[in-house]
Amino acid sequence: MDKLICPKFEKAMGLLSQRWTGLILYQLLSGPQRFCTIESSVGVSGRVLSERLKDLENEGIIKREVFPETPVRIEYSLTDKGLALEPLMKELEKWSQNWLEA
Amino acid sequence: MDKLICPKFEKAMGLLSQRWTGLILYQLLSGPQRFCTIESSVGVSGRVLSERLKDLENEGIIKREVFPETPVRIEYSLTDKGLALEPLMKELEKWSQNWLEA
DNA sequence: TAAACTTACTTACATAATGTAACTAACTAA
DNA sequence: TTAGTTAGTTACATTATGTAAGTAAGTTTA
Repeated sequence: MDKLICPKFEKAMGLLSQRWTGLILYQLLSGPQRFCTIESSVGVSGRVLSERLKDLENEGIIKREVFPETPVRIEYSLTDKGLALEPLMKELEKWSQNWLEA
Repeated sequence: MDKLICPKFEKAMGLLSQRWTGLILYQLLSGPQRFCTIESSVGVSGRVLSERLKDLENEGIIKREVFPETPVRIEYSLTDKGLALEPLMKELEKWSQNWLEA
């Protein structure tokens, strides 16, 4: 009777169910951003943000680029795989506007 | 510089970011179901399932109905608010099919 | 020259969330 | 009377997260 749910779907939901991951990806939809920007706009601690960014990079959903300026600039951005989440995010925007109160 | 994200969107993402919540709702898209069915198909423990169902009921996303049969049957089903998540779930299905490996 | 500043982290520790397994309530069947 | 059912709850161990301080590499300031 177990496991009727598609493993790929389960994995996808598992990714988004990690606390902060969804908001981090949503934030990156508006363009490449650096660590401290994500940290303050999303409201996630550096400790967890660091963990999430590594996971997302390992999943191929975001990429990390180093610009050796002064001080060093490191930008995180969505890969094609990450950008492909946009329609889903738009649906969540719609749902939240239609069904949630402020 | 903080908090550029819409509070409604944040709340919606907060709901789906609770572990198991997304899968529970996805499972209920296929129709009303009882506690033990959700428990085994989703793979969540009774302890957490109980907690999630209460939260979702409080949010008006699911409803709980008691049928005084023998033994008692209790069914959980989506409200209109819950059903409205279907397009989002379809997008996640698509994404997972297109971008994830088994 | 040394103290202070910047970003991008990491570490240590406390608290909160989840997993596991046993237990309860209400009722029926054997 | 004993056992079985569903729908939970409880106690306790483990894991995840929050908080705050610390680190590394480099630059600017005093």
